[in-house]
Amino acid sequence: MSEIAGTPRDRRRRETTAEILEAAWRLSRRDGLGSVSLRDLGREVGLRASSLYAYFDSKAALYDAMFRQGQEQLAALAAEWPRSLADVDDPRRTAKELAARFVAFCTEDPTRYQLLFQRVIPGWEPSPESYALAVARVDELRVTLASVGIEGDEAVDLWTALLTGITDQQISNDPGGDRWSRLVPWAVDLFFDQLRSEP
Amino acid sequence: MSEIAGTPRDRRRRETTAEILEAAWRLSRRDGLGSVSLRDLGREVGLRASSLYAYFDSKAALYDAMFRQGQEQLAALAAEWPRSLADVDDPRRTAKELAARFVAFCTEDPTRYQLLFQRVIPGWEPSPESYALAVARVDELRVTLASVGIEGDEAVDLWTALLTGITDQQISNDPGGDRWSRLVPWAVDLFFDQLRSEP
DNA sequence: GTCTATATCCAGATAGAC
DNA sequence: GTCTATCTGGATATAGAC
Repeated sequence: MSEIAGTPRDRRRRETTAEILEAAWRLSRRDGLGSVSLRDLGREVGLRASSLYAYFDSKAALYDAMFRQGQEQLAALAAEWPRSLADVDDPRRTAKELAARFVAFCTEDPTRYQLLFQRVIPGWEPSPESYALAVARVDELRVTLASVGIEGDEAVDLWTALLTGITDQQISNDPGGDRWSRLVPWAVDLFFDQLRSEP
Repeated sequence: MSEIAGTPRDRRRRETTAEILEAAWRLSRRDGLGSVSLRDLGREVGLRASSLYAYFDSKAALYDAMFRQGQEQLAALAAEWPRSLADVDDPRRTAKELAARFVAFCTEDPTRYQLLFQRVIPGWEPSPESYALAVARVDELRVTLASVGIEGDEAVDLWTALLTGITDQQISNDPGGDRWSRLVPWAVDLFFDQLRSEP
């Protein structure tokens, strides 16, 4: 729990674990999530594949740690946002910013997006504890949308569908571009005009 | 080109090819697209893996044939639809039906959806000729939307994002259910109300 | 904790006999 | 067209020495 504590040995261990995770992300971005081998991963950090088992029980455990890390990055981003839009100057404008940042978070690292939001690794899915982090994000979103009068599970679901749909198209059909991501403000307008009565 | 022509030998060859493709779909649905091995695939049709090379040049060619088949299935579905909504009784209602059928097409076979609309197989993408089939679908959609006054590439892009987003959430977070797919009529309303001036 | 060595199993692809 | 045999290379994981 404490982030600075521990013996020097603990410290070293955490450092190596972090290095392995970084390398795993690097290789995943280069070759695809499913194509990372423990041999390559070991080589990347100066270890033999078998030595990685001192840090992760299995490859599935490695994926789970990556998933958790990605969720924590999203949580860190979300922590910077206002939870309620009721008391901001321009709720609609702020909503557009939040939406744009979420889509940017997803498209700036398609590999991370795939791990967090799609099931592309055969036979793997996040552990219940890790998946709970994702559920917490949706709960936050519900509160935020409700603060501007957009209520109900269905509205939340449509919102997520809209943003992940834009992300998905962007990644699959115009990687690196903005053909879909630039539609975000428009999509938010559409959503607000329809679901909210405002001045 | 001719579908019935050919010597008996040709006929047999086409039959076997079709059997292999069927088996490939079956195994993909069972184990995931990326997990199909030529060994298993051969066993499924009573052949050795090496014999499959008499029908497909490589595994990538097999994926390409599957992709083409999926696109043709979608094209066959689209061929039943009215190209223009200008002269149907209730354009909005018809649009809802088309959208619902598209989402149903995608969710009823998530594996096919992944192959057609996502890039989940490391190192593989459809050949240009096969991808052209997908582009043709979008062109059709452009015409259809234009027929009800919804014009512009951006509207087409947002439409596809909306429907694939709904599909994606449905597949990833509520497989077999309808938590997202039931939102289709609502999404179409949202779209029409905003982008179209109608009586 | 890291190594070597190994177990076990799998992949895609090709050569050449029949 | 199909087979056997094989190539070449890969995977995850474990045992046991140091």
